[in-house]
Amino acid sequence: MNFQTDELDFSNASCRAERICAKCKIVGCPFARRVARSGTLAQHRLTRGQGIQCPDGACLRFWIVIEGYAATCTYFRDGRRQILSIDEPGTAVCGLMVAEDSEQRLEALTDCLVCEVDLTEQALELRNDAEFLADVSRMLHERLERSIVHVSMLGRLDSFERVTYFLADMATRHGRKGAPVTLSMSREDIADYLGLNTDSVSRILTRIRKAGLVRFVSPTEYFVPDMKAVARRLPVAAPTPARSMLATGGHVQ
Amino acid sequence: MNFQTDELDFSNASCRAERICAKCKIVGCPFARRVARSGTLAQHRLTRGQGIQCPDGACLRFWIVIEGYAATCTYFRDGRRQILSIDEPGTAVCGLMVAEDSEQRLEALTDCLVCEVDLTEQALELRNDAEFLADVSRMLHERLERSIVHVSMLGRLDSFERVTYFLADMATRHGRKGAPVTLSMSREDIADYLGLNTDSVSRILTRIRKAGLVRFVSPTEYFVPDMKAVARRLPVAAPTPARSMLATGGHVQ
DNA sequence: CGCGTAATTGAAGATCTTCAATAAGGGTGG
DNA sequence: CCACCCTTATTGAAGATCTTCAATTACGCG
Repeated sequence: MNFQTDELDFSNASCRAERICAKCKIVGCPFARRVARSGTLAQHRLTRGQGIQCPDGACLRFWIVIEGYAATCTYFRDGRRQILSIDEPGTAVCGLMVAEDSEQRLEALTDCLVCEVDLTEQALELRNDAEFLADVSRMLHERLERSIVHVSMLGRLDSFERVTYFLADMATRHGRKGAPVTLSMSREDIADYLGLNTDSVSRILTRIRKAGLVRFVSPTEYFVPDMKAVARRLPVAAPTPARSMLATGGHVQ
Repeated sequence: MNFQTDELDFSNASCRAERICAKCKIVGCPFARRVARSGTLAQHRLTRGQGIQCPDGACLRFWIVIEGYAATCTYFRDGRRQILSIDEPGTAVCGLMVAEDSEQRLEALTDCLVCEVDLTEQALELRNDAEFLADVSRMLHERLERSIVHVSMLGRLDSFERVTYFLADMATRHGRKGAPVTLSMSREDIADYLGLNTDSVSRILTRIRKAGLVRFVSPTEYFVPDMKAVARRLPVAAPTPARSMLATGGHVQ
């Protein structure tokens, strides 16, 4: 009855050390072994704004962000854009996730390097591969949890709360003691992530700054002097650190 | 290269016939076999508004809606509610999904009957069970896809579009030829799903009715005379039918 | 029939967006 | 190094959208 979270985790930590891909050197990449055997692997260098997407039809494809920041997003017919996730280095994106009829893609928020792993050829045998399926489950579960928080934010937080939560979230996920948090995305990207528009984001950032919740060094760098003060402004629990899919610590090159 | 979607599907359809639980008789329940072996199983009868949630700490628990309509929702400290999914009979909800610090639960939109499967005791061995992991992956993937659409709706559709999409979605998922679509939820539930408030939902329903997009027989029953006309009002693809996790067709009492 | 809940509707107010004007950087070429 | 241009960010004012509040109506159930 008294299981630790680790024990319930579907991953098998003891195997991680082996999982180093000859191509990208990410430690703990769940695809490394399969790629070595027979999966197709490609690397994309994307410049800011560039995107990649799955071809039509079913495919079993994954993208791993190696350098830079990327985002998954949907486009509507009339050009409206919604960013679904912000993906930092070490994040694996499941191509399966993409519904067949939606305009959905992985887009570079900054120049970035992305590994593409295509396991379509191995799809049948992977259905019996518990280790692989455990990795996929964990990936999907992590994404689902984040997506659920996103839904709650968009549905029930006002614009001030959304931007405040966003800044706190980025600080928690990407901040380092002593150094300012770097926003690797434009105001438009922030707006498209938060369901607002550029002008509103800008206006709210000034309000947050004037309220003393955040101190900006430049338009893309800031400190959060008092995270508890930020938490008091939010009706939800403060954001928790990302439990990244892959061990980014061992990232080489 | 030319795989059908079915082949990429992680499930193993040929096993389904066996999967009938002695308790609830749902055909194709992926948990039936494990429950028979050693999992804990409970059934909950929930009256409208009642909810169940995971106890504190890690657990591997699933809920399957047998009768009635349920919803997963989050509550904020100040009482705001956001409905994350609307779950019809045959839907499996993953207890894992619940983040530890959020007030999140499964709530009855109508009186309903819910199976609870607790596999915490089997967690360690299930990490090596490919069939189980494939089922979980499929569940998570389906939920993630729906959640992604939800994010896009809340972020980038205005209130008229949201309600219109919602009505079309419910018609596509639960409608039957010739019969009116039944909304098994209150205006407040709809509002909490769409990130609006009760009054707005009501006002917009009147606008949609006056625009001739929907014909109401009662406040909770309606026809969609022309789905294409509805689709023309939306900047996104019309909703697609649910690919339900479990075969609800064979459902006996 | 009467009561309580849920739904509808109008008017006023708050919030967010749109539009337009201005400011701030960042790079390039002289 | 500086002037110039282009992109991005900021800000104000007006307008649209959504919410709040209050009043009214409809519906279900005893």
